[in-house]
Amino acid sequence: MRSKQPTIWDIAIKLNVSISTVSRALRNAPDINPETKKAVLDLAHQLDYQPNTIATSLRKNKTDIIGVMVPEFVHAFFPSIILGIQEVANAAGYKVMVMQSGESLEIEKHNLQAMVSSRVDGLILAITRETNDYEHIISAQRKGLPIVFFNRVVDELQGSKVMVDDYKGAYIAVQHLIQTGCRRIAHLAGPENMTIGRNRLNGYLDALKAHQVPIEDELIMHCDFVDGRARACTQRLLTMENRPDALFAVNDPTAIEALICIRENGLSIPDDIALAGFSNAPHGAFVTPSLTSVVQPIHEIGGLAAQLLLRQIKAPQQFIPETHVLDTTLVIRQSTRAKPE
Amino acid sequence: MRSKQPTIWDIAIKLNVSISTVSRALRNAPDINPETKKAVLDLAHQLDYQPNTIATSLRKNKTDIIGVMVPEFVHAFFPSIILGIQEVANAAGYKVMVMQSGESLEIEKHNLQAMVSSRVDGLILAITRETNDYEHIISAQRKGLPIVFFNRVVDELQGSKVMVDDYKGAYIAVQHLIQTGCRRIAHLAGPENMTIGRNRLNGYLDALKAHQVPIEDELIMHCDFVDGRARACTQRLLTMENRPDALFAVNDPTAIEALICIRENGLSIPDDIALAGFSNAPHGAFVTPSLTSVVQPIHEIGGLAAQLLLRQIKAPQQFIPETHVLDTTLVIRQSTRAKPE
DNA sequence: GTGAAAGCGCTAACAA
DNA sequence: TTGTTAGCGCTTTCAC
Repeated sequence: MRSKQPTIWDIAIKLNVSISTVSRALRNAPDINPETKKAVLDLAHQLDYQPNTIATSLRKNKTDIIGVMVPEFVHAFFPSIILGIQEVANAAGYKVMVMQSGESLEIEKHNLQAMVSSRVDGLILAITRETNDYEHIISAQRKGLPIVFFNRVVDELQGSKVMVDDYKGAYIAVQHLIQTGCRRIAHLAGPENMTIGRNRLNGYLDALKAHQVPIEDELIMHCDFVDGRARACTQRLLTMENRPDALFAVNDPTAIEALICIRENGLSIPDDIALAGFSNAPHGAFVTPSLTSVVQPIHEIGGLAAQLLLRQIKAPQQFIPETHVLDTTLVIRQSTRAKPE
Repeated sequence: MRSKQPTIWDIAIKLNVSISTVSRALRNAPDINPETKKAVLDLAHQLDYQPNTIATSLRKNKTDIIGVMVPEFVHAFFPSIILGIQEVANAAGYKVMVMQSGESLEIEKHNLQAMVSSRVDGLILAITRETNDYEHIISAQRKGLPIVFFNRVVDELQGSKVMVDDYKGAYIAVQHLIQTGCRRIAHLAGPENMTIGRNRLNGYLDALKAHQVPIEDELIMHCDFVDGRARACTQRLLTMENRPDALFAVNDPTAIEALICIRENGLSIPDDIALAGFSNAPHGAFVTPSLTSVVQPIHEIGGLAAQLLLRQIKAPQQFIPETHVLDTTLVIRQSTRAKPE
């Protein structure tokens, strides 16, 4: 903002005191005459004085801002997490600066630079699906930027991580499909370089193995969180000569794409094809048929990530990376068949 | 970020030049020896130097950040708009700082203070449903903060505004309901202190009048964007002795609440009750039955708001507030009846 | 083409 | 209890 706003200097002049006195009054330091203080605060109020946090940040070498970067926030998943982050951060006196990478590595790099340049005190990050080179992230960490990773987590990076039990979630979802009579279960999978994609795939595979359902490679389709790809993959699955009788999708947006495709093909869910997702969103309850999905504690993820980050910011020297794995549960709705008695 | 990062000083020392030379090289000023410049840039790269934008902002009295505050971003509407804002802002070299007020006036005030203190260069704002006192906003404007309002717009505030043709949208939606045979059309309305609520209500009323459909006050329910209220209102409408045969909802989240309530009551849409919304979101296409809704150019809203703001930031003295009203159209889906031939 | 120096608004020794 | 002063990292005159 370009215009001239009142500074402590203006207050000092009018009150015939020094700027340090004003500064003390404003930050209610202990060693100040109550009357002086009152005069300062009154005048500050009257002038509608707002401290220039730019100056404070420069001086104190901290901004009290934590950055958050997510791939997108059009779906409800990341916004819900950000909500959790904001609650914890604001309560601790921090502001939150949100950016989205749009699933683009280039934008991620650019935004990260901006965050570093803005000297955010810490960052909570879910990387893009494209991110396979981590130099920009490691470089920021080398500069001393504390980073907590969540959701999209990767072994190559060090730091605190918040994730959910993807393996178990996938396992119970697929097990449920098997127990309700499905035998050819396809998987609309996520990126294999990410833990999230690998673990969900492994849960899927192990559930099949444990129940002696044969694994068929052509039933595993990598959609990788790319918009539209799930639809194409589903279409391909539906036109196979021996089409699958169930789909397990790596997340809910993927599942909803599949759902639409199945409907368009005039097939019925769950009778022709059962469908289960992995809950990124509350919207699964509203589609028809409503979506059976693995539920994760969305709000908690954000809050926990913020807590870990704040701890690291406040005591960087005694920081030890922590990985938290939150529990997942299955919510059974209409898109999967009823269990036989 | 607390740790010590390289500064122009470090570069200057190593190269045995002055900091002004380094500064010039870094901003590629014209009057500098190409060799000096190259040396500086090389070293900067090697040290992984990132300029401290805090210092630059303080010095230049501008941050190149524009703030965005919205009531919430769990529904897709505001995130989509933010996307449009970011595109335009980033292309112009601005960063975007997003905050949400959570529909709370208190948080709105607090966040606005934070934005002012952070000296954002401008603000794009959709006020909360609670905001009926505008002093905090006017005060920020008095300080010279350019603000563009959108979606939730109010007569009492001056400044550029981006809105859609709410009146027309409501009118054509209700007209469609009438033309498809509905006669008792209820309205799940928005807050009356906002243009958005008033205009949609007026469109509803005028469409009824124009088609000689009697207006019944008890069919107008004020849900005011409060979560859960649409559900309660719908329940009340459904249990009226002479229940309505159509609902026009002020926005899609409201419509979806109504849809769920109607389904729970075992009534069929659109046969028992037709339903139309006002599109805040693309999700209307996925619910069953899919939602007839007034569509607004979401992406354009954000882009336009950003353009207006940037123009005002860059030439504040010759700024004249502009109000833009974007067009709306009706998308007919399954939640309303077919037109008679 | 380069350097010296002032200053953006604030905090925090240190002195008085 | 208050004032003086240095300085956070950078840009920008003004000299040279």
